[in-house]
Amino acid sequence: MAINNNKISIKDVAKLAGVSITTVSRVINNSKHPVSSKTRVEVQKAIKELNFQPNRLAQGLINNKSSIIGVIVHDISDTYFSEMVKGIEEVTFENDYIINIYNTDRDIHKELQAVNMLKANQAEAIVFTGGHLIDDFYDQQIRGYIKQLKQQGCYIISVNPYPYDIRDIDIGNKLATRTITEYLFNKGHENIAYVTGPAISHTTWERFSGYKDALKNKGLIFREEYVISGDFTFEGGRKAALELLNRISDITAVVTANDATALGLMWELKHNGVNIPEDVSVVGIGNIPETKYAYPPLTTIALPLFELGKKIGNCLMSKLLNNKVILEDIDVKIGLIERKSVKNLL
Amino acid sequence: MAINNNKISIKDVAKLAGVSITTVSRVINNSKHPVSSKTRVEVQKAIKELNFQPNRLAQGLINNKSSIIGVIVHDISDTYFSEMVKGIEEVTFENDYIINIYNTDRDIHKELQAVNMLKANQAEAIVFTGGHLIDDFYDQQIRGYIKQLKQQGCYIISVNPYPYDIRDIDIGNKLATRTITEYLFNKGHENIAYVTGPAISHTTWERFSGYKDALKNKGLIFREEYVISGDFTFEGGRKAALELLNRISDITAVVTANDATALGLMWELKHNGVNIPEDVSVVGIGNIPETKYAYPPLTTIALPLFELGKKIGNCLMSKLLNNKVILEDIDVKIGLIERKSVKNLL
DNA sequence: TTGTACGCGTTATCAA
DNA sequence: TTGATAACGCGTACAA
Repeated sequence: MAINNNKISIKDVAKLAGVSITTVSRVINNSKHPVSSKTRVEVQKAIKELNFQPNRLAQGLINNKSSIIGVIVHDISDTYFSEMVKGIEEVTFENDYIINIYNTDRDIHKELQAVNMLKANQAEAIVFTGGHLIDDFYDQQIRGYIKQLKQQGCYIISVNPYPYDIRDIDIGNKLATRTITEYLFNKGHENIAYVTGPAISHTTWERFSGYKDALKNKGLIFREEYVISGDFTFEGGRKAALELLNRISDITAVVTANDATALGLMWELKHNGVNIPEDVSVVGIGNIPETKYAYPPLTTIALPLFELGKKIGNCLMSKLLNNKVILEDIDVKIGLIERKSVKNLL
Repeated sequence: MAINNNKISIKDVAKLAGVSITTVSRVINNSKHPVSSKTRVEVQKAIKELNFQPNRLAQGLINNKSSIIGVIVHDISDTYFSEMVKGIEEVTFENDYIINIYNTDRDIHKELQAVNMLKANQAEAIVFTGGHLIDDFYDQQIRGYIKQLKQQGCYIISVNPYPYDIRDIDIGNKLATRTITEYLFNKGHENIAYVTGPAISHTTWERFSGYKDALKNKGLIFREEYVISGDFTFEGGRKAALELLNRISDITAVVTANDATALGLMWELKHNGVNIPEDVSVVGIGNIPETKYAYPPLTTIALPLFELGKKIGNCLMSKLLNNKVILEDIDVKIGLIERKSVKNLL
């Protein structure tokens, strides 16, 4: 019979088993402190009968562990993020951690408030899956938070560039765009347009610079008029396509900042009568599942999102469980996925 | 100066402000208990200086509120779920609640364990976004959990059929498939195949029965050989397409259990030289974003996922914040989205 | 208007 | 081998 009429606590178990709460605590936690097998059995019986589970809030309070891992994503509907989240969840789940998701839409205030909540909730770790946001106010605020968070013992990991003193995983943004641009060179393309991401995202600029680097290395001049702005979304890709229509005569290929953009671009282009890759070649970054089944299937750079998520999870657990920081383990291998959206000009 | 060298507690604030922790607590919680404006200012100054935030674990322990809302999804990479999650998060975030996600892949053990963790973590509410799983063991276990959870004061909401004594939102599965099937009748189709979802999901059978009902009402006989099994995924749709190829001569249209299936089906069909809708018509359920840009754009039933998510969020907040159960508010309006994947036979 | 003391459910320290 | 008791950080009845 429960003392409290709704929640079963350690007291109820102790009472039922006829022992002290200390003893109950010992069997719960498999303590090294000896407990006679007879009492142990007695306690276990009581636990089973009452369906008792220790209140993790209380455990967290005394152990200074919340079991909360904050995961900040820019857009959970973008497979880029959901695949990563899936990977993280898969491993943290095994270790009884709580994944606390925040969907920020790259809004600096929401992102900031999310971090603030995570701080109040004593998050043991935070993962910034979407990279840094470029904004002075954000920058200043986030620095303060990170300092306080670290002081609290919170472990912070970021994917994509995050220019603070935290564990930052280089997902190879720059390399990705450079690689795919060079691939286009090898297929004989030289007049290559680029569709960017949103200006507020640091990732946007990293990827953009990879494209420019490739141009430079090849001795080609960078043309401002070949740059069209996007926002990492399918809709953004469509809009970019409309702008591209005017310049289609000069351009033979277009590199997009991410797959969603490429998909939207191709869709709108097609609906305007331009054929891919016959009239213009298109490539993306990410290799999200949809790219495989696009029309035509998209040539892109594979970013192993799900695996990355798992690696982040492992990295988190290693730190949180054993206080060991894994550094070498996270090495993101990007790869070129050659499909049907590029025409060979040679 | 902090007493504890890493975490700032209410004690630190009290000390700095030269008052008792009670007073600090009062200003934090905007208590009705009077506090002189002078001390209030003093305390606020100290709070600001120390960047103090109350530890929500401790608050939760004493208030018996964890601020945790568990959200169980079958596949976070399926837009069907991520859109809903986005909606839920948007409203719960405003009220300082924590969204705790579990991705179960419809695995009964994972689903069960997720519920178990949520129980230990004193979740204030749980949302089953993916509907009931059909399995005797699962069924028996989940009933026990639900009972205990309710005893703990946990509020439970389910989307799609959930045959337990909890708040269940009828998303109109049966109506959806019936409606779309009748739409096909109106376009002159009578030999209509059906691609199911995974057998373990209750949703699968609800949707299936809508198709059968439509047939019955129309006076058409149900043919077992027109049924192909799928699993709610793109890949499952592709496999179904392969099976469909043999029977394509008799069939003029196919209803699929969800959009992902329809998309996969169309893709594979196309790659096997069958044109949609010229050779066969295809329809889906869900109206996930991708359907709009498929080739051809998919005719489907709109399930307002994001809005549903927000409604669930509001429902949750109403109950958790004011202990009011909103019943009428959640009324999911499905709608036929007519696009290009159906041929008019009349 | 302010502060003391207790309790939330748990674990750790110490004594028995 | 077992059990009081303090402590984690906070809110609140009660006292002052």
